[in-house]
Amino acid sequence: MDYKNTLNLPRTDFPMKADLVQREPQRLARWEADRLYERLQAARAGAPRFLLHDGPPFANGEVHIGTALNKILKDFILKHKSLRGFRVPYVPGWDCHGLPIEFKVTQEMRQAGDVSADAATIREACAAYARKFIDRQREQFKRLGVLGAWDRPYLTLDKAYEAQELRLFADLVEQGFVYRGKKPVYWSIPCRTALAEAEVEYQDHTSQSVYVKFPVVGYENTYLLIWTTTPWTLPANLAVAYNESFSYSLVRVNDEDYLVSTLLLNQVAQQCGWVGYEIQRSLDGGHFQGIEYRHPFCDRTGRLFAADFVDNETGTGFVHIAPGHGLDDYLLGMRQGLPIYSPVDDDGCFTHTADLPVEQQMPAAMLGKAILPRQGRSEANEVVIAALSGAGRLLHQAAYAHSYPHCWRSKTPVIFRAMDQWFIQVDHVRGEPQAPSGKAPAEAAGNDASTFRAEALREINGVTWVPEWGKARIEGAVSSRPDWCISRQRTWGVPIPAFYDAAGEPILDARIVRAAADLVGEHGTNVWFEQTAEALWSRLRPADWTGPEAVAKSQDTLDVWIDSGSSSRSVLMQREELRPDGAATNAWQADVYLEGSDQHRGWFQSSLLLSLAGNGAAPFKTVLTHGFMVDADREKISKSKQGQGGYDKPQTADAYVKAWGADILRLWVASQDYRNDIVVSEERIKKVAESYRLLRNTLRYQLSNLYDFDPAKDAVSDADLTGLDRWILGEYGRLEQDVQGAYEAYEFHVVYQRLTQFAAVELSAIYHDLVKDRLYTHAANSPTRRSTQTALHRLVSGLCQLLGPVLAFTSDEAWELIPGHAGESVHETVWEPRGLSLAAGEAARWQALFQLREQGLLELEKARQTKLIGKSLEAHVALQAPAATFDQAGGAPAADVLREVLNVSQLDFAARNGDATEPLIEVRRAEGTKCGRCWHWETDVGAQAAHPELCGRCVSAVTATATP
RNA sequence: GGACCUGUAGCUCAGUUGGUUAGAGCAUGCGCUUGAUAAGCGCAGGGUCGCUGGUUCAAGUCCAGCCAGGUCCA
Repeated sequence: MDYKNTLNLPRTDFPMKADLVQREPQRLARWEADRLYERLQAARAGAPRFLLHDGPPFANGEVHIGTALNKILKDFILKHKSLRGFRVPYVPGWDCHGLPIEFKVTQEMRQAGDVSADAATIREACAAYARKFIDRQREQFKRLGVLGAWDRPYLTLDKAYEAQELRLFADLVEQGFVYRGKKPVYWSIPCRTALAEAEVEYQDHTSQSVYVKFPVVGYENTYLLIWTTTPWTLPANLAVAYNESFSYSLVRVNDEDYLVSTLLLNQVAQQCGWVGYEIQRSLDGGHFQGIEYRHPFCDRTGRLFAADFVDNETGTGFVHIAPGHGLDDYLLGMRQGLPIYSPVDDDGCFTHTADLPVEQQMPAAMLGKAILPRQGRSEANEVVIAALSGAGRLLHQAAYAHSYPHCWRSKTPVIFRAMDQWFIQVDHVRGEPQAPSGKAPAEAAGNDASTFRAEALREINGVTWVPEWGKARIEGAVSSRPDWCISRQRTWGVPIPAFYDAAGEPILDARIVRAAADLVGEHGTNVWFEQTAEALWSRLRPADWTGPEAVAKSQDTLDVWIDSGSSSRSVLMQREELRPDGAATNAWQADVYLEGSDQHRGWFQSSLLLSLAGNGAAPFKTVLTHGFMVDADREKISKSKQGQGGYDKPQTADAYVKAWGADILRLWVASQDYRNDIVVSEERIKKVAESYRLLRNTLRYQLSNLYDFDPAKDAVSDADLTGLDRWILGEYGRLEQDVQGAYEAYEFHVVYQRLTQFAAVELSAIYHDLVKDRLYTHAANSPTRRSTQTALHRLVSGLCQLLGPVLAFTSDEAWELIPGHAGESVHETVWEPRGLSLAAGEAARWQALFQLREQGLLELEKARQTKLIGKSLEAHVALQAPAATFDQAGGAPAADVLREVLNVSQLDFAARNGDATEPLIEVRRAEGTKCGRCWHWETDVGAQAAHPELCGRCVSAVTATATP
């Protein structure tokens, strides 16, 4: 007779094959149809709020795998906090303005033959372009399983957003943070625009380097030697810097005396091909104070100044200073009261300016010469070098290869050029009047505790930075940042609502900005571009205005970092659902910001500065950062490598989702310590997919043994659980503590390690393997089986919740198949502890039992290798333990537990005589016959005539379950 | 070029204030099972802890330099 159908064999609708790519979208559709996110928000209406504020990705292109990593990490936090009972609103955002979109759009328009589009038209096209990609990205983000207010995201192009951004800007204007100044900025000649630092990339470039002789006034035949890689900046030279701490030498070469840093002398001599020079004398930095020199080809003199930035690595120890063409130069120029002289026009050609008398400026022959190299030749460099050479001031010239900033769009070398821009003064002292236009802030304010910079540094201390070194990163960014150049000569952005009077003087007034904000709130920022200056001025001019009348409007837009950096004002303080529960000060702050570590200098900084200046506090309590995606060779994923066939697939989130499914991708994100680099490789994901199968099978095993279990009726109390069930629940209790701790610490890789190892070892290799016998062969309603089912029910429920934040789809799929959980999503549940805390004695007993098991398994393995047995049930184990172990394990009654735990048919357990410390284990073939039902070897098989193939235990089980 | 970060078995991670033969899971190999079966169990192999010096009775763990990679900045 076949007794197989008298067994309680597992059955479940939870398939072994996940088929994530096919089935995840179905679940997603259901979440959406059920309005899961909204339902969850409503259900937690009264719960304490946990707020993670989304950093807006740029609305351009497909979602990159790195962007997916960021969103998934955020979702881990959101889902976990929700599981802990918080109200967790999530409003995703997009950064919509900026050059990449404008560039793309104008390029497309040009290709379509449209070259005459006005600003408003271009902007409409940019907005449409951004919205198109927002829709694409939204679908891709949702597909990852990220739950949020996807139908009501925040967009930096929304007029409500822009209006709040301008109101924040008005606050800064009102407090005197904003000034118009002339300052060197990166300038792209082909694009005719100033560039943000982020828009500059360093590339190899060959410059013309020159050693130039500057005659020292009052010393015949004596020259300072300077070295520069940008000869075209020499017409703007107004000073020379030296380092006070260096030692200098006066060197005679061919009847001329040169001043050079002593440490660089050899290098210079070699470069300039000096043979047989003589050191006349040594000088220290102090000798140069007040010394003057003649400009090599302009009719003026300059002075020497000490400066720390002069280094002893390259050059001559003297640095040519052009305050209009370099940041260090600019700062030195400001300190010494030099003009910020930049004799270059918007096209990158030499010109005279009003800063110096014409006769002191460059020879007329130089005017109009272009700096931008064409076929490797820069007219401006050539004309300068020719002038130097003609005047006998050129000592040496050589090509010099180095890394040089380039415009990221035109890929041409950028120049540093002083021009009028709007700035936010970082060293501003609150309450002091607005810095007058055209004047830069007083220098050396950096050490003053009353400055905004100092305030920001203090605020940084009040924020939790994870990892800790993030704090040093942002401190470095804030303490070293120059004033924030916030104006851009671009079209696709939020306009700076400034005007100019008839004299060309700027008008920037908080009241006007606020009025503009109201106008923008109503019509969007296009209104600024559509209406004439006259119309705007009449509309925005304050009623009691006594200042000059405007004749022109500003054409500048705000730096896009102002856009995204304003989100604390435009989103956190505006959105109804983000509002905090209490009325505490700063209750609008987000609990967490989480972005890549490059954002210390980017969004974290811009958000901090703007929020602190405008709202009085940092917008975040905790800032988490993650590393970057690298490929299997631990090198960063690059687009050029993609182009050269370096990767099989495009590095988009979608490519990975389509190949593996979102849950594999999510598990892969969880598997690695995101604070370091994240390795993206086929191999890695395959390993993660293996782990996924392990976890899935773990859940499947548990579900499949609960098909006849009703927790309301069949659950067993803690005290009545069998020892083995109590043991696994004890282990599980430790697991849930560890996992919850790891979630709280945002250490998802610990969550992953702990859960996979628990599933592999405690469950699959031990517990699940051992309880099969009782689950399958004991009577369906027997206390042992119900006890184990109780444990399984607790385990599978707990595991689904612990896995929920990571395996968003799979845990939900399993959850609804758990008896008693139908109709709800795991994501709307609140986690509760389900483990047991075993008393010390009980825990120690199990430790002893498992120690004996380990040793027993070794002996069984030996027996298997000698072909004495095949499966363990063919064995009889005679086990003698040292007396102490014997007692610890529970004495003779432990034999039954040990038999089960070793999964053998028969086991004798006795104390070993003497003072031996090791157990004595003997394995032999089990006595009796194999029972046709439970496969145990028993001596009572056939004792019951009605069931000749069965052991006694199975006869009772069969009789008990004889009902159809 | 500068600042910061990272570098432990094929992969992902642990390695407490420096202290016995460096651990885990996965993967691999070899067995067992065939009542979780495109599953499950057992056993085994696998690491000069990036490299080189130094401090120490003792270093993956402390110090210095170097190499490789990353982020930011020039």
